[in-house]
Amino acid sequence: MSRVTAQDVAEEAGVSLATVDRVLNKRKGVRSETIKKVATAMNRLNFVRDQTAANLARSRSYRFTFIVSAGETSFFSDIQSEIEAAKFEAAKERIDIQMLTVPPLDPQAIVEVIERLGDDIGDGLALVAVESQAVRDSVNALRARGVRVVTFISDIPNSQRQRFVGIDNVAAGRVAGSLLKRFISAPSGDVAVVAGSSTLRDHVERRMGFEQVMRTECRHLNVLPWIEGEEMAGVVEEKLSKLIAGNPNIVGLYSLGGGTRGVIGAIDSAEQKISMVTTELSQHTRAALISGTVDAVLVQDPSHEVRSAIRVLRALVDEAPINEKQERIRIEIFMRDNLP
Amino acid sequence: MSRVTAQDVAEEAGVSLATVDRVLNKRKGVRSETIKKVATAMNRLNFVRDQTAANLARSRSYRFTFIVSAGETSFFSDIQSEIEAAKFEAAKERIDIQMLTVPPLDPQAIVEVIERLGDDIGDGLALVAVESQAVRDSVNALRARGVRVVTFISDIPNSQRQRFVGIDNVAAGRVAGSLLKRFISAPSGDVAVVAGSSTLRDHVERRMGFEQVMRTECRHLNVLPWIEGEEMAGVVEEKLSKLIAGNPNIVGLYSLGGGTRGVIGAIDSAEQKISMVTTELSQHTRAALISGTVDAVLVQDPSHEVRSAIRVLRALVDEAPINEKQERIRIEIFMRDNLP
DNA sequence: CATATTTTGACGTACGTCAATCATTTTTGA
DNA sequence: TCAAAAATGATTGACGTACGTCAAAATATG
Repeated sequence: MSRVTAQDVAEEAGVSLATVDRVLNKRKGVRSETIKKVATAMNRLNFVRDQTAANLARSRSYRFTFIVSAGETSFFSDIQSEIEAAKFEAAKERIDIQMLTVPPLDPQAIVEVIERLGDDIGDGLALVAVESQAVRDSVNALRARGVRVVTFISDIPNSQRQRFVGIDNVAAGRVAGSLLKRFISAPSGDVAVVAGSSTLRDHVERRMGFEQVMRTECRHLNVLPWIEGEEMAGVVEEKLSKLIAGNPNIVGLYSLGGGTRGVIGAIDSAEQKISMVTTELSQHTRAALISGTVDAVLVQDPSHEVRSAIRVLRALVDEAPINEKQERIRIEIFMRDNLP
Repeated sequence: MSRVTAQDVAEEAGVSLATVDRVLNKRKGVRSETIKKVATAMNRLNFVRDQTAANLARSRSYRFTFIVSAGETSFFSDIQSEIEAAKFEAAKERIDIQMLTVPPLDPQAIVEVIERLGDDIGDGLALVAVESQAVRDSVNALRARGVRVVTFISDIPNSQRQRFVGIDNVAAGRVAGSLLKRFISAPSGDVAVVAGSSTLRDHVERRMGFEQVMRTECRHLNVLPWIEGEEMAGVVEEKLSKLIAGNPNIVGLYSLGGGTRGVIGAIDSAEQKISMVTTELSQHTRAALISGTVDAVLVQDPSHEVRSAIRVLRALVDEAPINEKQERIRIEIFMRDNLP
């Protein structure tokens, strides 16, 4: 029971190997009647084209670029080390990956990096996007040049990017909301929200989801205007400490990304009991989860996201189908009891 | 900037291609000094052996068997369709998969299937295990014959199986416990637990985790003896209805697997408000989540588990390293707000 | 120093598909 | 019906590694 080869199909269909190959690779010069003959033969024999052999013969190789924020956030340093790790795995399959970092929240820097790269960007780009017309234009220009583009972690929906690799951020916000709703036992009070920047769509969307829940299901809670920390723990801690000091009514807090270390610092030195949901699993959030400062952490798996981005880019180049189930990035909820 | 081949390494090291090949495949007959020379040459040139070409040359193919329960549970029918789906993907990489189903909770049936298969079981087996000495012996016998074995969904730790592919069930139980703790607003009351069978280790472990939390953190709640439904919705519904009718104190329920449909039926017709955490995402739990009957559902992704089992078996055959991050099966928590 | 043993080289074939070339057959249209 | 065009066959050489054989060289052993 050895494998069925293209040669077997040719014999079964009563045509030559060359013709089967033409059909297989959708090259022209084959009558539709013959195509049909070959197709039925393939079905009859249950032929599955050998990807490994095909790739080898094509000697196709891929070159992908990752552009990620170089923030002080532990999340992005995780992302970076995951990309580094994925490099080795990818190399075995002829995928060459380069990673470039840009200052966080700086659309201009992204545009410049893309321009500087020129054709060196390769076949595809995975980009941690920042909401900005310049970036959008840049992405569209790349697409026009035939480069495949996926946004990564943070999306730019109204651009030509072919796919977004990341979690459903609105859903993440909603989950945070309904968890916090359960965690807060006080009959009423204020809820603080800490975010990185309003130019990061993932943050905006989480905020959106969070507010949806708060507005519809938590009339007893009052959501305060968000604190923008620009991804810097120091800034966050300062602003938040001030807010808490001036507001004894705060009973809950949602830290939706960036500077969580600062959030924890501020909360730890606060008087009142504040229920808390945060993002990113770092040593700080982990410790805070165990100590009880933080009640739940909503996480996206950087390792999965990096692998997914690579697989998706590759599928786009090959014009192959994407396995939706495999590429669905999950919102993971960590509580004290299921820390990995 | 073309790829570095083994030939290039040979030239760089000043040896022949044959020698490089011997080093590459760890064949004997090479002085350690020469091995070192080749190794440094590989580093210098940054040589990565081409997996596709290697697999092709080896023309290695794999044959794996899945043995899964044929229960009426929607979870296992999901598993089965995922295995079917994975078949096609796997075939492209020369992996031939066969799936066999056995009646649920029947260790003898598993043993018989394994014996009947004989060598036809192939290179590896993924088995939804049932706690039983006979099954354990059977697994050990397979291992002795050189068959790779992973347990799947439900483990048998004290056997020779090489790995368990599934979630951390104790953690899942703990998460269920701490969620339920938050969901129950009553100052005290009873908590019911519904499970499939005490011969399923995953169920036992979840129960264990759940009780850990209940005992240590919820002194105000009293956990009732579990209801064993043998994976049948009808049985569950009947037993549970009776329990609820006779006990108006029930404020919470953890359905940890098997017959969730029956659980929902019983709860829907109950008088009191019962907070509820269940397992498996089926149309029933989904609807119950939306309607508010169920507060949270803890899920394992069958699609991921099937792919993972295949990758792990393959890595075991190849004696290749396993990517732990990729193979970590997550406990997913679904609430009304993040239903996929 | 001769012989045995180990190490290395040289070479060829295989894996299944891709892709190109050139020859030949079939189809099409005027 | 004949030439032009289209379709198909036949063949061949990649692609990069695996793996076997045989011979030659280097090294060890007595």
